[in-house]
Amino acid sequence: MACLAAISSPRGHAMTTPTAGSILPPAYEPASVESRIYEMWESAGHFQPKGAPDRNPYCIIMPPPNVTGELHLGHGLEDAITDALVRWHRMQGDPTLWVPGEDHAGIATQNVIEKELAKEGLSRHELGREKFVERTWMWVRKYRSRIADQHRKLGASADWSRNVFTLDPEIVKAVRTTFVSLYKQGLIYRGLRMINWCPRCETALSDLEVDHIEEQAKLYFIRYPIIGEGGMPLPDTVTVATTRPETMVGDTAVAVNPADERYEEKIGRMLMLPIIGREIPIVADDAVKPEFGTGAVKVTPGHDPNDWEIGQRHDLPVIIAMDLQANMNDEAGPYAGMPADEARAAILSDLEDEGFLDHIEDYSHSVAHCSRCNTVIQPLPSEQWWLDVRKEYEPGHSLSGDAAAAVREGQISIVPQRFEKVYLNWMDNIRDWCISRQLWWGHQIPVWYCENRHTIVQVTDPDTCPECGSKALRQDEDVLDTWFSSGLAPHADLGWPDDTDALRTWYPTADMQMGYDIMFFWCARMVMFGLYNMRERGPEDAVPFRNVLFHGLIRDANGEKMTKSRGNVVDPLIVASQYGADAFRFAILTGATLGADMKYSDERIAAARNFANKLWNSARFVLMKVGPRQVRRPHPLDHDMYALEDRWILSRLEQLEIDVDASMQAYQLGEAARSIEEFLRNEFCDWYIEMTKVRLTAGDERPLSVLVHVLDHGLRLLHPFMPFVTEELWQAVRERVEGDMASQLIVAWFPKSGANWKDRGAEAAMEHVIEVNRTIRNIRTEKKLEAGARPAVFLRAAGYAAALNETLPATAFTSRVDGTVIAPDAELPSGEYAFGRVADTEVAVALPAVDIAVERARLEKELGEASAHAERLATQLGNEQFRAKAPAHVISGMESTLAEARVRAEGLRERLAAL
RNA sequence: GGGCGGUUAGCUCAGUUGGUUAGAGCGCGUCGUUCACACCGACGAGGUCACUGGUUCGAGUCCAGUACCGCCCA
Repeated sequence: MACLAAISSPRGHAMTTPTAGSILPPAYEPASVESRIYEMWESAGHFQPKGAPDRNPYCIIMPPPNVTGELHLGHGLEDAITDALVRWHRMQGDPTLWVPGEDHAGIATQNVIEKELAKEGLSRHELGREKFVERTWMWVRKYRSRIADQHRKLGASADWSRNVFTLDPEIVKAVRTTFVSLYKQGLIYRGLRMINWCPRCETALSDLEVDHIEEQAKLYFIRYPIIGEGGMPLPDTVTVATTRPETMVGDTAVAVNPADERYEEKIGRMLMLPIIGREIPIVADDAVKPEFGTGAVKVTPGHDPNDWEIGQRHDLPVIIAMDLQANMNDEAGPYAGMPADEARAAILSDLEDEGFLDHIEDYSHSVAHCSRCNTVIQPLPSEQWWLDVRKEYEPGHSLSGDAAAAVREGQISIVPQRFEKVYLNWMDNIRDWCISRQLWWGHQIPVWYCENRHTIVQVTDPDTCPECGSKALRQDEDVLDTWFSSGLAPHADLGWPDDTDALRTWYPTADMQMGYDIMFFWCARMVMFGLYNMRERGPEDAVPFRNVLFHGLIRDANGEKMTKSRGNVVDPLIVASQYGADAFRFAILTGATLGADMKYSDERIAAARNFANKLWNSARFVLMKVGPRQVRRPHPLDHDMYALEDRWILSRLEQLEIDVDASMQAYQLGEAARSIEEFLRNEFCDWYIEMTKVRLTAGDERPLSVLVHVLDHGLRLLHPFMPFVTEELWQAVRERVEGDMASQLIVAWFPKSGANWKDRGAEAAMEHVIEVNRTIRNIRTEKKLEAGARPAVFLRAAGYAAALNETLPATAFTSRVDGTVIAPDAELPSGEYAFGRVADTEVAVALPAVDIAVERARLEKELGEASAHAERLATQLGNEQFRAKAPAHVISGMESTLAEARVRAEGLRERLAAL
């Protein structure tokens, strides 16, 4: 440590960071590093695209978090995934752009502001639309920067100079241009249809914004009297079954299945609607299931989607008996003004009193709820704006057809692939999309009406009606579904409808990434809109992105979904401040595979923090040993000058680089991160560093260049996953390497194997050495040798004698023994020994005294294992079909393993005989 | 009703063209007078890879079926 303090920068550079290169604290302290490092990257402009012009541009659009609030774990996961990809590409020299953004989130934001207002005893209606919107903007201005800061804390290397808000003027222009174009082509229309109405949010919702929840309910059986010839009710009745008796005030028919013999003769007769006294017909309709209830159902076209359809087919009147807050209205007669559930109780009681209630059964069925506020959805007929996604706007081209084809034909790849089916199944069965919302916050629909009932649909606000010149114009009050604007992100964020440089450079974007739960909301819409708006580019290049990754959801430790109401939400920023952003990112990326849900646990984050600290300390060791020197990287031409363990670790490093590259190419981020950790921990720290200690003490300087080189590459490889700690350490490491080094790790090149160090011999020999050491340590423990004891060890070696000799000092040091390598037939000095065997090496550890029985039992157990293993291999190898069909490397591998297993078994047998 | 996923060590999870004795972290047990690290190290225990059948020289991996759990769509 003292020597470290004396280090000055050999090239006279000013240190970029104060701690690196001087004394590293004994533990990694993320809090003292992260903001400084982030600031360093950002002020150097490294988040803005650069890179070689001959490389493919890499662009990814951030799923814009709702401007309503805070980042949650899902955003944290997204940042971890995207940032890893972005940094990996940037380090490879690709021109790289990550476009961040925030979503105006219509309903969610409006709800938040309304709650704020409610605290002041105000409603939005009292405030008025203009003031309400202005107030929302104030709030948005505050929270947008907050969200960006949260991303920064997680290390997201997004280009903040291009931050996009979905209500920015450029996006408004894109939204309006899209709307007008779709309208002119007849894909957007206004129509009276059955919609999902949320009485709390007071707006229409698309089918996607509705959750169907299975509920225990009742099925009410109600008798409707048949009306006789003279118009008087008869004692004869038809019994209908319903889950919503309160809607009977809006009944305009009773329907039965035409094939249902029970009702054959009653079709066409009239019924008396109880309590209300209205006469309604019995109609026959195939949609009625004879097995439901009594086979006869009441038809309420104003309050049920199926009944609406039946009503259309039979030309039934539509009675709407509820207002927009789900209270009964004047159509409900005596029940007017009551909330639905109150009306239900009152109606049931009246039916009972008057003898119309037949009986009640338990019944479970699924009930539609608003996915945002969980209020029960009211189906209502309503005039709304619709997008016809199936209609052909050009021969052979529809929004949904093209969006399905892009995936089917491979212009867009879905990762993991299994989600393709989900996407296609939805796209192939898609229905018209209700795009209007009765909200104040959002993209107001670019449609105006003049006093002479002309409709004007255009991008810019009109002054006068082009048809009649009227200046009395009124804009449609509704706003568009929030997903209408976010669905344009990949091209709109890059400047569309203008022909911008950004659009030309970055579109189609390379990758897209989101939770699978918003596949339909967002991914599907981006594909439809991208292909439509960018269609002049042709099918290959109109796609919004080439690949789309779906990640899973993060649940709590019990597998429950995290929700505010459950109170089990984990704040990623708190996690990051407790364990470090790197630990959070690493844990969350290695915790599961892409597309799979993940259970959150603090233990995992702590484990990742421990790894960061391990890395920190390995670097601390290397820097301490290197001191103020600058070392030259190991050169492949000098391969033979290096020691066995040097050649081994360099060979292993190269294999790691090959593996990481393959994993990253396949979007196996977790696998890549895990393999780096495994290498650094189990090979670099546990064996290589330990083995260098003796050599360094003895004055052998060869390990220094290897240590620095492997650490340098390890930091580079790990940087996309743990950007902060790797950058902090690298700032110190870069000063110790001769030659050109980037100023910051974030823009240093990513290691790619040149296959210069591949050394199978060294790998095999080191594996053997490691096994010999394990055997020695095992014996130490089993024989309960004292920790401080340094027993004599004799290695009777054949094939690996040279390797064992070369590493003998390291073995002596790391396994704390006095070791000697001897010939296979050499005699041991007299004394007691415990024996072990690794392939053709016999390990003899000198003991104070040996219990022969215990030793025999141990050797017999080992012999049993070895001969069973050998037998398995021999059987396999003796199989002619195996020899004929298995690949050569598998056979030769097994043959050498068999030989080793046999030698081992033979040695153990000799040992036993000697006892 | 249609579809998808999961089931591997006590817990959480890896294991992608089928190939030599199935891995990690956490937890557990024993030990730790060693100069990077106790946010540590060494050693160890712990698995009929849900079940049944099939394909194959060879199956955690492919196919069919069963059970249980979860999700999506209707």
